[in-house]
Amino acid sequence: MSELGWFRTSELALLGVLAQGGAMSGYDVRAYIKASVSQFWSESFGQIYPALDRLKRRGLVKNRRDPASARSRMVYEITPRGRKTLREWLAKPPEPERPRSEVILKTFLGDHATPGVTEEHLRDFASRADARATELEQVEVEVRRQNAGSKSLAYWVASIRAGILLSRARAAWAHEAIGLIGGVQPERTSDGHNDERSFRQ
Amino acid sequence: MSELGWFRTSELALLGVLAQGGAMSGYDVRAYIKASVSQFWSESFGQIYPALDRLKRRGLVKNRRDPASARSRMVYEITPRGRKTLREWLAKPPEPERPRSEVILKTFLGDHATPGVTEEHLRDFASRADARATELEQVEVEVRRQNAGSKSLAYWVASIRAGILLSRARAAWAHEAIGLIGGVQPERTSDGHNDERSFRQ
DNA sequence: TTTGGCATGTAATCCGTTACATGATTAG
DNA sequence: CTAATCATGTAACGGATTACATGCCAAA
Repeated sequence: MSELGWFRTSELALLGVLAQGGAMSGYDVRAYIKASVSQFWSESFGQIYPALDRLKRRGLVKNRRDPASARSRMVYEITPRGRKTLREWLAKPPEPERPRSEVILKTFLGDHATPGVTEEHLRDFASRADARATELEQVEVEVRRQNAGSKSLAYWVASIRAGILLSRARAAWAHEAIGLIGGVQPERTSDGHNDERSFRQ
Repeated sequence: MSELGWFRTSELALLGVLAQGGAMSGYDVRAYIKASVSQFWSESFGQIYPALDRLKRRGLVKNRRDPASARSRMVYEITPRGRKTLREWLAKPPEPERPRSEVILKTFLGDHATPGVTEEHLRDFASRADARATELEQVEVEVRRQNAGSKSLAYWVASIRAGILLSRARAAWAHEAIGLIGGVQPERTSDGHNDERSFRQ
């Protein structure tokens, strides 16, 4: 019945963007993603154009030349079948994420670094995270104001709040980490060797 | 001078693991990563064995058969040159991360989902995040206890704290999001169409 | 007129996981 | 004896970014 298995996550995400944003060109899709969901999702042209093509061949989107534009634009629109598939995908529990974090790994390995560099990374990380959170708080206000009454507003705000809370948590962690390692003056033996293997979770 | 550019992140991460854990086989490396840094880093055998080989050919690690084992194990150890390269890498500012989050994307698109499913995903997400945080808090206690006095302890604790604070933030966000969208009863027009394009960040 | 942005697409490359193939050792 | 685990490696595949190639339209 459900042919969800035939589609990659990128394709389903594009389907969602088209459902949300209406008829769009591949170029538009890119801009839309950058402007709205870039905090937690990204797609490049190398994904978008082939994906739109596959979605079209399976009947989940249809395309037509854009008559409103002087340029030669091909706009894509989601079909009823596309909406059904999107609904099926949205009903599936999201895959658990296992992102890599270079900054946490470097903190974990801080004992092997030149003294001070880890704190420096953490300060940068904290200030960027703080700035991001503040920026997103303004976005939240704007989105609330410009979309008052929209039935999607609560979902949009919820997704923005994710960025805010996670950014604040990153900043809070970085500050805490600076405090934790601040008392330690990393020392190395002559060749910097370290034989400890006792850390286990 | 610095030949950092020749190495992939995976290879440098393995170098860090070898610096931290001492002489290890590829199999050990895998187990070590799973046991210690799996919250924020992962490597598969398909990466590990070729990576160890490349590191060896560049002189950053050396290997020997393990005489202490009845099995035919090849153990790898970081060299002074390896430590130097590791130090250089640790001094470089971590690459900014841009992880994808399926759960946030599905929340953003919640208006196009069957009523109730998004809340359900968020409840699952929150309970898993809460469980994870609680588990990591116990890990923190254990690690503190078993490694009291170790000069690496503060760095290890800092990395565990990242998992705790981020998990707590994920749970807090999910609860907040449930509240935000709880008041909304998603309604669709006859074909579920939605023409709004006004969301911009 | 020339630069920048619109617009589409492909090729190369990188990075990573999964599956497979193989075999030895050890615990039950 | 036999199942689980230790141990090493490769091949296939998937997914994503970057760079490249091309060209048109609009504004300065």
